[in-house]
Amino acid sequence: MPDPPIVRIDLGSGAPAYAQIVAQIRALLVSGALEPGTRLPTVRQLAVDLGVHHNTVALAYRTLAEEGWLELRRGRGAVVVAREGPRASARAQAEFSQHLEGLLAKAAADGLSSKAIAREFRALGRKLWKGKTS
Amino acid sequence: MPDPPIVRIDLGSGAPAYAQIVAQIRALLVSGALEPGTRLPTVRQLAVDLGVHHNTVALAYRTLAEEGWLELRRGRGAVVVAREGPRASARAQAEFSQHLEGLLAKAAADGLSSKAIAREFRALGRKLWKGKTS
DNA sequence: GACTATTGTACATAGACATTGTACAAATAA
DNA sequence: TTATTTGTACAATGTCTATGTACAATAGTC
Repeated sequence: MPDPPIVRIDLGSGAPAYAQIVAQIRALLVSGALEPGTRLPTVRQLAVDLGVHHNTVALAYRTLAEEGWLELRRGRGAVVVAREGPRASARAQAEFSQHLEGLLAKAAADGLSSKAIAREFRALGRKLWKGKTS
Repeated sequence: MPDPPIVRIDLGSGAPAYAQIVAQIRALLVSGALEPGTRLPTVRQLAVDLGVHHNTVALAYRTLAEEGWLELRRGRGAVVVAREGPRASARAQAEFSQHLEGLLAKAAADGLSSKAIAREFRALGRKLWKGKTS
């Protein structure tokens, strides 16, 4: 049977489709599930899998390429490349804090307990930093 | 001297102004910094403080009112009301997990260490659940 | 009670953003 | 060379954001 798509987006979730694709693939890259050398599905293939236009996938790939995760070439496809991450900027730190506070407050407002939230945080930490310490 | 505005938004941060206002006031509500009975600034007053149109603030207030945090009435203003939070839905849980994973991956990609991320998480937890256990 | 000021709301407009349709350019395969 | 595959460019369309302006409801003043 065909492989399942590497990402699964939720149209009608409010978030733009291309942003969902970026976020999910970035998570796979950070966790190491996608290693340098790996070839991603073509923009058309993934577009069909997700039910969106191939230009939408292309925009997502381009965003990741600008972050240094991918190399894109016509006729070849999208390949994961080795990447030296930037050093944490004050700007990045501040944005993270801002967004995290908003997200936690939203979760609490939606009825999630602080315990459930902490549990999810730990679970995702294990998923994203499998073994790594930094 | 005049009170500082209760929120501070960052135009040109990508995030819509009204969403930033919603997120920040929601955080104040969740933490208990804004208690039932408290009167918020008028839409026009806050709009001037933030440098946006009053309809933008009005949209933010309406969003919070629909979540049950505020009561809005013409001529009177916006008042914080007691609110029974909903029970956590599977949908809310899934959305939180999704968004948190994206946010953590983005932070890691921007160079933040897992330690710095965990530290920020704990700090915000203390801020939002001052004493409360649930 | 009449009048004015205050405050949230409704709605049309302008601009930015997201997605798509279509055509093109570069690399590969036959 | 020729056909196919794959990413890219660009215009068109629809939706979302922010604003300008006018209106409706409440409070305050005399």
